[in-house]
Amino acid sequence: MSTSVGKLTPMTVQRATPKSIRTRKAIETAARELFCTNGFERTTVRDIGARAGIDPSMIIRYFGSKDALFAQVAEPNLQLQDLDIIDMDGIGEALVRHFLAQWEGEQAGRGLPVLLRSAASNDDAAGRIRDIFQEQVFPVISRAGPPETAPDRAGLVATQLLGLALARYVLRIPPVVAMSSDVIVKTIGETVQRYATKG
Amino acid sequence: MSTSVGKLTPMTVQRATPKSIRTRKAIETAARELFCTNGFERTTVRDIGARAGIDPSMIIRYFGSKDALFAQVAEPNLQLQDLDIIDMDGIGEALVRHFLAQWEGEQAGRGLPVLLRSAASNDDAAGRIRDIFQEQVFPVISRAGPPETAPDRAGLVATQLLGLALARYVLRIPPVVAMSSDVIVKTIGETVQRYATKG
DNA sequence: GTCTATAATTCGATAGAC
DNA sequence: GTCTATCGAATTATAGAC
Repeated sequence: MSTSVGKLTPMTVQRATPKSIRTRKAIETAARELFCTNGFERTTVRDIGARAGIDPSMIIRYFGSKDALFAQVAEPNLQLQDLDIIDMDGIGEALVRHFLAQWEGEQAGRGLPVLLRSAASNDDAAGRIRDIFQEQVFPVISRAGPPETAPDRAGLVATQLLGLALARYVLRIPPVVAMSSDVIVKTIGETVQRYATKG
Repeated sequence: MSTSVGKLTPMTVQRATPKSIRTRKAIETAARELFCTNGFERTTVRDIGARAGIDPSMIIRYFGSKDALFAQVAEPNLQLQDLDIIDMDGIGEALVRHFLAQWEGEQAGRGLPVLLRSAASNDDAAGRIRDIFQEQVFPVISRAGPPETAPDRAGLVATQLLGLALARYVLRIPPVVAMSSDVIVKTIGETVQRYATKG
C-alpha cells in the first residue's frame, strides 16, 4: 500500500484518473525492477518505458525527472516496528529473519535492494541507507543494551546485515545464495544478537 | 610492484619507453582513484585524463577502451598467502586485521575497493568479487574447519568482511567509520573466527 | 608520443500534434 | 493523456596533424 497516489509531483498538474493511476503504477513497478537489477546508472528512462509498455516521455511527465522517479521508488520502510515488542533474547534471530523476509518477500523491502544496488552510483543512495539505519535500525538496537554503546552496536549490526544482503542478493556468492533461510537466521542471528546486546 | 608494464594491450603496438611507462602508470593511478571514489559508471575517460594530466584520447590509445582499463585496474590481490602459516586460533582477528590494512593501506587492496564500488554497475565486477573469494578466501578458510562445511564457512566470512567494507568505506555509516581498528579487529574478528571454524 | 578535432552514440528532457 | 520527433548535452572512441 501507500504508493502515494495523491502525492503530486512538482510539475504539470495532473488529474488522478483510473488510467493515469495504472500508468503511474506501471512506471513505478518497472523502475523498481530495473533499478534493482541494474542499478541507477545502467537503467535508462527508455528502458523503464519499454518495460512498462508506455512511452518514455510519460515518465518525465509523471515524475519530472529520472532522479525524482528514483527518489519516489527508493523509499525503504523496514517496518521494524513489528519487532519492538519482541523480547531482547531473540532480537538477533528476529532481525535476520525479518530482513530475509523483506528482501525475498513480495514487496522486496520496498526499496532497500534498489538502494543497495545504486549506493555506489547514485549520489544520495548511500545517504539514504545511512538514514534508514539511523531512523529505523538504531532505535530498535538502542533498547537491547547500554545506551552509551548504542551507536557502535547498531553499526556492527549494520555491517552484518548489509553484508548478508550484499553477498546473497547483489554479488550472489554461491554458498551464501544456496544457504537455507533457517541456517542463516540461526548462524548470523547469533552474531547479530551479540552485536546488538554486547557490542 | 607488478603494474605489469610488459603486458601488452591488444591494440596498437607500443614501445615501452620511460615516458610511456610514466604515462601508463599515471593513467592507472588516476583510474584507480576515480573508479574507487565514484564507481565505474560515474567515472569518465575525460575525468581520468584530467586527473592524470594527459589527454583523454591517450587512455584509449594505451588501453583500448574504458572497459579494458577497468579490467586492468580492478585486479584485487588480497595477498592472503601471508596468513597461511598463522595458527587457526587467531585466524578471525588476523583476517579482519589483514582486510583493514588492505583497505586502508597504500595500495588499497589493489582493486577491491574499485570492484566493490562498481559491483552494481559494471557487468563483471560482481563476478570478479566472486572469483576473488573462491580463489583467495576459500582456500584459507578450508583449513580452519571440516572440509565439508568449507563453502558455507567461507560464505559466512564473506558476508561479514564485505559488510564491514561496505558499511565503513562505501556507505560510510558514521559509527562504523568512527570505530577504531582495534575494536573492529577484536569484535568482528570474534565473529569471523566463529564463522571460519564452526560455521 | 601527444594533442586537436570530430565522428558516432546514447542519454535525459522538451515541444507540439493529435 | 499519449505519442512522434527532436533538441542539447554528454559520452566513448577514432582520424589525422604535428
